[in-house]
Amino acid sequence: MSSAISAVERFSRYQSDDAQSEGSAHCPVRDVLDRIGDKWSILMIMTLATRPQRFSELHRAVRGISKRMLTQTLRDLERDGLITRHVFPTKPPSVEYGLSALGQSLLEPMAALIDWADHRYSDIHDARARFDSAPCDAARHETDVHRSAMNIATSRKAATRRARQ
Amino acid sequence: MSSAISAVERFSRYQSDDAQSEGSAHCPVRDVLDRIGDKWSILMIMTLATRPQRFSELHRAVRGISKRMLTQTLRDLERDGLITRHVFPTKPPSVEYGLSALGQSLLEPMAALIDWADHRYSDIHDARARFDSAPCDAARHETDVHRSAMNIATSRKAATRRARQ
DNA sequence: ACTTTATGGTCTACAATTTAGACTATGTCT
DNA sequence: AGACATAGTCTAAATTGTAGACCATAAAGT
Repeated sequence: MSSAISAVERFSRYQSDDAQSEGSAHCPVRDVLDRIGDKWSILMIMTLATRPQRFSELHRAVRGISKRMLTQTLRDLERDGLITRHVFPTKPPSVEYGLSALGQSLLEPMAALIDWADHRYSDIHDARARFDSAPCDAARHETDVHRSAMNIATSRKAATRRARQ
Repeated sequence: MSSAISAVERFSRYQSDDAQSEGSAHCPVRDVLDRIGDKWSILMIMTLATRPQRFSELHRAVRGISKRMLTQTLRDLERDGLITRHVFPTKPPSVEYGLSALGQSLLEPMAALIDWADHRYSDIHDARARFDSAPCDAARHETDVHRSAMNIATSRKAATRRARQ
């Protein structure tokens, strides 16, 4: 736990540095997080972790991704040195993607996250159900200011769409 | 390292289960990852890790987020039981957000990721520079099929915009 | 011989998400 | 009175992402 605290402190130091300089001096942590926190990157890395795969294989494996995003995600990960790209001069040329050493090294911390997701999933699931079936804004609105429908609605839209597929 | 391997295996099992059932039976891991992997959630949790904060404080702390996204992210995290929301009936009512126990528990695995980002940042940075100044598609194109500008361009657009702020 | 299939992408049109910023209501400070 | 702060919400505009047609080539199926 002490390590968690120190990481938080380190992060918060970066954050405030960032806030002061206003410029492009940015938190390496945020920089990296922005990259791997973009919906497809983690999925991609985890998928490539089992074995190197080709473009079309990946397209089939990571369901829901468009070719465009697949291309872009792969390109970005390659740029950051997390994955490698190998072109085989077969007749319809085939391209194999795989994790680089750097990419491999990301697996360890990623595993911690996966474990957490796996262990705590039921808690999250329960919390979600509780929230959704709540007597609603009872607690939310002591002060009844202008109430309205709000089309944010806990982005259940997105959740639904995700489930629909 | 063995733990990393087992996590990868667990993930890949979920993935293939998912591929078969076609339906909405989804990988808890992906479900959770989709939530915390959405650009603002991790930032939010890390920011709240230092201390509970109010809406406007968060808006100032997490630079670049719009109020709309702030509201939505907070709502989603609350729904998932990761953060708590407390309304104080002061006259312009103030609302304080903080990490729940579940949210706290996420700090540990998150710290592993932060550490990784911190240690490997220079590697990534170097890889990026190398890639950007590369003799380009030398290795990329043995087979010179239809070449074109491609407006994906490693999404340097986004990178630039991010830096510009 | 002709059609289908597969390869790795790219491109376009459209759909979804996200941002910027105006606006709300009420109370304190100047 | 006017400015500022509180927590959001709403709208319009910009950005991002998806679906799917398309490219050239070759092998396999019929």
